[in-house]
Amino acid sequence: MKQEVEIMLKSKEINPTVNRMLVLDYLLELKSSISLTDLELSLESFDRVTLYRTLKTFEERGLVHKIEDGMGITKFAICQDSCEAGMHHDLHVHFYCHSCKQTFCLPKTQIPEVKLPENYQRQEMELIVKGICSVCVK
Amino acid sequence: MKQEVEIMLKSKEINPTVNRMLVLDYLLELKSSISLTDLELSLESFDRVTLYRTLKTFEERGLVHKIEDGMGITKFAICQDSCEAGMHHDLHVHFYCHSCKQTFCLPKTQIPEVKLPENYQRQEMELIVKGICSVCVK
DNA sequence: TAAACATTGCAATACAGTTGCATGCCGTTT
DNA sequence: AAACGGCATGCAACTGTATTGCAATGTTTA
Ligand SMILES: [Mn+2]
Ligand SMILES: [Mn+2]
Ligand SMILES: [Zn+2]
Ligand SMILES: [Zn+2]
Repeated sequence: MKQEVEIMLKSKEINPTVNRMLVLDYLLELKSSISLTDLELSLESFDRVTLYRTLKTFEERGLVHKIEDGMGITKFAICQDSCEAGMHHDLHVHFYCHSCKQTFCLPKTQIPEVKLPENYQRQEMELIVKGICSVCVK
Repeated sequence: MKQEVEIMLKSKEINPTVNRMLVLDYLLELKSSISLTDLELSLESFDRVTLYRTLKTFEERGLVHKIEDGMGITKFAICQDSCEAGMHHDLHVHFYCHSCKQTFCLPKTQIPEVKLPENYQRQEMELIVKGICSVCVK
């Protein structure tokens, strides 16, 4: 079990400390993304700043990606694709549920190409769809 | 000049105070959207809270729309379309410029339809494209 | 072992957003 | 005219999240 996360961290050139392994393990179990505050509530023994820096390191090394959930909250989720340090490739849609307030990665739903006005140079895109998720809809 | 903004406010059922007319006038001149903090810097004589409540009122009455700029900052821009109180219809793309940090409405660029996984119910969408704007690209 | 470096925790700060309350303004009622 | 009411405004205070500084601790290297 812990073997897996350790390998994962090393492959991203992240020093696999106990803390980092526990955080990564937690993120891997997670069905949706999570905010720093909620992570702090879930892993009570950790200091908030440690979690903050852990997530920051993970993001910089291409292990998790940051999600602006469209309601002003930043969330984090494990990268699905072949993201690298300093270069993320997650161009999938994110879904914010008004009912459970969770934000889901929809890795199979790509952001469609958009034709911009002249002289606008695209670098990244973020598409947030808001509504009711498949759990809450029932 | 002031005539126009007064009519505009009344048509949205907003009491046209001097403050509100000045704010609306400023927003109409603006080429892009603006954050509360930047608005405060531009209209120094106004209290921050007054501006906050003014923008909130404008948004509730369908005069401006809120934009999450994808970098954690909330911005505001005049509604282009036929927005109503409690019901906005701005489904256009927004563009964030990494160079000038401004966020532009692209009213002619609609958000394309997206097919969601089963049981996800869409209510709103937000598409942010990030890159270099047409002014900074030159 | 000693120096060098990395990780962590605690305190403090930065900053956007928001609320509470007192005051002032303006039109209406008595 | 005086009293009343509702709305608009300003100031202070508070919230919540993000971020930095620094000291303490742990780990690696020479
Ligand atoms: Mn994602
Ligand atoms: Mn817009
Ligand atoms: Zn839900
Ligand atoms: Zn620009």
